Amino acid sequence: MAKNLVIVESPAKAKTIEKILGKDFEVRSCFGHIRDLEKDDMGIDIQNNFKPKYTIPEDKEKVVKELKKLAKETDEVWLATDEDREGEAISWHLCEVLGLDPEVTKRIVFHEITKPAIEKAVQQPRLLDMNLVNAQQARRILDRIVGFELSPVLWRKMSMRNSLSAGRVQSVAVRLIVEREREINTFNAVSSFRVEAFFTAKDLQGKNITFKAEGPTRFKTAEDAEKFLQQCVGAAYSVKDIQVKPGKKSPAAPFTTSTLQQEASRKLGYSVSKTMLLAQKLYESGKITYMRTDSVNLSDTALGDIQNAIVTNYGQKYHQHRKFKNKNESAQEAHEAIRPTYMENASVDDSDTKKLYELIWKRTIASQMSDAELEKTIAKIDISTNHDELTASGEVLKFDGFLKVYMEGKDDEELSDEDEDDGSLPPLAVKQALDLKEMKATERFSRPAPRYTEASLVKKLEELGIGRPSTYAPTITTVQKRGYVEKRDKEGIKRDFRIMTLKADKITKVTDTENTGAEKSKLFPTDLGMIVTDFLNQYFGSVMDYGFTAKIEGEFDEVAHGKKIWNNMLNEFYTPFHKDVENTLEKAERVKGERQLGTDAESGKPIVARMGRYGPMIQIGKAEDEEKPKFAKMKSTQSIETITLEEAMELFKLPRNLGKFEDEDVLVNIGRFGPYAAHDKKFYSLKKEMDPYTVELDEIAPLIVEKRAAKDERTIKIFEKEKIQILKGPYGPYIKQGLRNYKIPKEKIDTAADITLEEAKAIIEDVKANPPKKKAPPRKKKAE
DNA sequence: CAGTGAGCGAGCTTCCGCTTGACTT
Repeated sequence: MAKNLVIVESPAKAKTIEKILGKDFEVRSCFGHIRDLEKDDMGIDIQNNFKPKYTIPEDKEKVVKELKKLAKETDEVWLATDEDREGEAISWHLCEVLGLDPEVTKRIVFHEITKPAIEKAVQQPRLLDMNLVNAQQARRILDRIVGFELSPVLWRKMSMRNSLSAGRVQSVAVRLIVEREREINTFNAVSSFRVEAFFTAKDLQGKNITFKAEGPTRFKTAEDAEKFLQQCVGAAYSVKDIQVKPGKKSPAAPFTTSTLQQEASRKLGYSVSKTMLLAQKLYESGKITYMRTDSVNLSDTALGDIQNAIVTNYGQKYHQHRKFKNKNESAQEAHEAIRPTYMENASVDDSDTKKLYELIWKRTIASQMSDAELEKTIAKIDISTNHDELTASGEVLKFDGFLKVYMEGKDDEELSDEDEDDGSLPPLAVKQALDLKEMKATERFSRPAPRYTEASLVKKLEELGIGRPSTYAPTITTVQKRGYVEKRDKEGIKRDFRIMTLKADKITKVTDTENTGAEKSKLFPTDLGMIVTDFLNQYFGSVMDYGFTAKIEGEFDEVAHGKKIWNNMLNEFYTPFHKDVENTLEKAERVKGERQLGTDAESGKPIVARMGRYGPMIQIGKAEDEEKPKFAKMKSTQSIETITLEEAMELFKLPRNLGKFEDEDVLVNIGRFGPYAAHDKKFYSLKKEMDPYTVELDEIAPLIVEKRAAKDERTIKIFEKEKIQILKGPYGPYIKQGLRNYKIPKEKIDTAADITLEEAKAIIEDVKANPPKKKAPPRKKKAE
């Protein structure tokens, strides 16, 4: 046994460090936090000054046991968890659990995993910083209180289903999406006319080329735009003035978790969870540095490495040393920026991770490369018939610099229709006469802010200081899993726009159509998300405030710096918060999310859109009416807030009876799992392209035949009377009786077709007597 | 996997942040 035990958080890190430290040191990982608050009674003794009650989660018992054993056997334990609030707390929990004295136990930190950095760290151990630990405890306890007091309020006050949740991070994430959706719904597009003139002039080779010049202003009406074109009839054009300005572009900082997620989304179309999964693979195989970081810092060794790679690949003049600063210098910088471990590897062999790795490599290289140098030319063009002038601008790249390797992508949010690339202009001289090919006034509409993508939501959350690199991806998953938010596409709608063209002194007018409002893989709030957000906003405005996290982070910092006592800080938060909880439980009405749509023309009964137990629906008539109300489930793309009376009435065309197939009626409807056809007491899901409102009988019949065939295909054997089936599943053959499945013992898997009734019964009895061990998380205490 | 939508009440759910490994009914 080695004399020293070093504990770090990540096992991949442990391996590398052990090699560096040599045989006197054994390096182990604790896999993140090893203790958490108990679930019962929130795990907090609020009366007793918020005293936390910690427990070791089941899936950490093994690690803790192992570390305890090793700690006993070694002379000295070194705590080398990350240098941030959470890392400090992990070290403290290790002290508590391993029986180490925090007054003497050595605490070390390193910012890069290199021999000199680690050896230096070992020479400069410090002690635990209890202020920092207390700041973490305050953070943990506050989050538990918010989550475990707000969620039950929702269970009581929402008339929809259960397992709703609320929390400091997730509820604000949903709020962002809800508010963006409403902005879009209430947005009024305003049109204006943009004038573009196309001229020809000779280039250096004497060839005629066409370039574009912008009109003096955007015209608010078609009349104004036409008047302008009218004034240009018979005009002569000449260059009035030329300005040449140098410009430059600089590369973006190397990747953090959030910028990596954004770029992988923009350039590779990856979801944030896919990006993180692939990054994890690259990290574990030693290809990149740690992937959960908010630091843009690069270590000195990395900087040398990058410089080498740039000089070798592109030459000295492409290198420029840069130091990037983090925006919020509150410094939870436990790690470096995300970069390749070895810059000499410009790619990896693995096909899954190849694209992501190359993106990281390019971004890292570019971040230490020279600026791109531009030359921007602006030419003003005189119109002989009026006082206005046109502007032509062109941009020429003089030196490509970092653009040789990498250009950061843009979100829709940052794009505008003026954003088209400036091309190059032909050489022009002042007073030079120009030939007008044509001039166009095109109608353009203002656009609302675009819906969030997963990645642009992460960007926004990061700007607000909400969430951490390790939680961005899980948060996005949670709000979708809870049914507050959906990721989907939206079809655009056709819109007419007008174009007026001046050509050969004649004006012509045409109307064209464009597609507008189409979205791909965007986040939409559900009705549930909107209703829950409105409720939380109404009763818990302070927690839902976009500045809430920033405010309490400031207080956590004060605790960390010893300027505030953590219990007092929590008490200041809790007293008014808990009052709001009690007040809401007592006074708030149960929320139904009802919206009146009008009255039914036939019966005169009221029509409402509202949340039912199973989701949004339309109801005609009231529950207390003599005749039962009629119900129709809304489509997943519709929303209570925006559905029209016409759209609502359309829904009552289901269920449709399509007629008889094999003497039985075929009914089409939409159920819990989407559109289906029912026939002879069996159900058949409609194919994606089938519309339940228009689908015909002859499209359904093959569906029925197909499903029967698939079932025969899966069946190996049936014992009719006992209701025992031997079936083929994705993991091989298994036995099914009633609704339960039973695993076939290994030795019989290959001869599953030969299993007799007696053998099958024996297997079932055996499995029932020795139920397979359940894995730790789904520990349901359901009585069988 | 399924066709529901009243009201009651049992029994259940839930947070954020740190880390990976499960291994199929």
